[in-house]
Amino acid sequence: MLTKAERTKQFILETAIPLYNEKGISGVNIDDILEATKLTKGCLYGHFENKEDLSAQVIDLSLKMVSEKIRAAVYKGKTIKGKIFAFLDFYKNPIETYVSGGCPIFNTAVEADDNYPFIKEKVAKVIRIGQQELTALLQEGINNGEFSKSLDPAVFAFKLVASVEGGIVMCRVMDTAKPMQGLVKSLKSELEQYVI
Amino acid sequence: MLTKAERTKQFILETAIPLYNEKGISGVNIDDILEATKLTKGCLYGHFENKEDLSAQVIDLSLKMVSEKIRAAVYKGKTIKGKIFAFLDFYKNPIETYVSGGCPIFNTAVEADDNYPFIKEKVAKVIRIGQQELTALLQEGINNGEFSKSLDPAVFAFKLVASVEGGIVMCRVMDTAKPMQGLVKSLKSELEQYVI
DNA sequence: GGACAAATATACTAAAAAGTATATTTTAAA
DNA sequence: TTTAAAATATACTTTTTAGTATATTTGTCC
Repeated sequence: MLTKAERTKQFILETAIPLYNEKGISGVNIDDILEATKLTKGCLYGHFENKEDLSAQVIDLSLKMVSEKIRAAVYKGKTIKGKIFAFLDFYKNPIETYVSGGCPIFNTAVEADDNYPFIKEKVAKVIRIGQQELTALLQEGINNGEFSKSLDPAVFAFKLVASVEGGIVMCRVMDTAKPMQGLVKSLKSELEQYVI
Repeated sequence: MLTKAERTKQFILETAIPLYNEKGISGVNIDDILEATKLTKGCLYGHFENKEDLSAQVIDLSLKMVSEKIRAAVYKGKTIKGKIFAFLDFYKNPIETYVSGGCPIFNTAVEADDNYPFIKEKVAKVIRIGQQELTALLQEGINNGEFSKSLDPAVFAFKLVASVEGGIVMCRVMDTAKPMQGLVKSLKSELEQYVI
C-alpha cells in the first residue's frame, strides 16, 4: 500500500496536470495548485523542492499518462489498419480532450521549445518514440501484406501525428470539432489507398 | 512622417514580437522588453496602459505581419497549384522561422486557448480567414480546370494548414527540419493526384 | 532659437508570487 | 495505546514583477 505522503504527492501531481495543460508552465502559480488541492504551502513544499521541481514532475506524469492512454487505444485495433484508425479516433473530439486543455504533448512542446530545454528534451523523447512506434506499425503492415510497399512508413507516421495535432489546436481555437471529422476521414482514405 | 512617439511605439511592438513568440504571453515580463528595447518604464507606460494592453497590441501586430508574409508568399505562385506549393514552402525550414520561435499564429493559439479569450478570438479570426482564402483558392483551381472536382477544398485546406503547423512544432521540439521535407513532398503529391 | 508640449528617465510604491521557519497534527511501528 | 517521526498547517520573509509620481530631456512649431 502507498504511504500517506506518496498518496498526497500523487494527488498533487494529478490535480496539477489539467492546470498545467490549460495555463502552461509559466501560467501556473503555486497558489493555483494550493487552491485546487486545498492543501497548504508547508505541505506542498514538503513534497517538492521548488516550483521547477514540481513542474518537471507534473509534466513527466502528464506525458506518461497521455502516452499510455494513446497506446492503449491503439492496442485495441485488431489489424494494423485498425490500430491506425484507432489512433486517429483518439482525438476525434478535440474540444473535450482526455485531459482538459488539449493535447499535453503538443501544448508542452510549444511552450518548452524556447524556454525549458530540460522539459523540451522530455517531450522530444515522447514524440520521437511515438514516431518510431507508428513507423514500425506501418512497416509491420507492409511486411504482413496489409499495405502496399509504396507506403513510406516514416513519412506517413509524421503526417498522421502532425495533422492530427495541428488539427486539434485549430479546432480548439475556432471552437468547432467539425473540421477534425473531415481530416480524420481524409487521413483514413489516404491510408486506404495503400491497402492491398 | 511618423512622429517620434509613433516610431517609438512601433519599435517597442516590433522588438517585443519575437519575445512574445518565444516566451509566450505569460512568459514575457516588462523587464524583458525594457532590456530588449533599452528603454525605461516611464517611456513604455507612456505608450501602453498596462501589460495587458501591450500584450494585445503585440499579438495583433504579430498576427498581422505573419499573415501578410504568408499571403505575399502565396501571391507569387503563378497557378493555383503554384500558390499552394508556395504556401507549403513557406515553412520549409521550421527551425529558422520568419520570426524567431516558430509560427506566431499557432503559438498564440495554443496559449490563448484556455487563458486569453480576447486574444483567442483574434487568432480564431486569423485562422478562419486563412481557411476561407485557402478553400476559395482550391475551389478556384477546380473551377478553372486545374483540379478534379473530387477534391474537397475545405477538407484539403484544413489538412494543409493542420499538418504544416503540427509539423513545425514537432520539428522544432525534435530539433530537425528533415521530417518537414517529407511532409511537404507528401502534401504536394497528394495535391498532384487531383491535377487534371 | 526660444517656448512649451510631448517624450523619456529616475526613483519610487504596490502587488503578486515564491519560498521558509516553526508549530501542530497525523500516521504507523513498537 | 504510546510515541517518535513524518506529514501538514500557520504565519511569516524574500523576491520578483507591475505600476506610478515626478523630474528631466527632447522634439517641433512659431
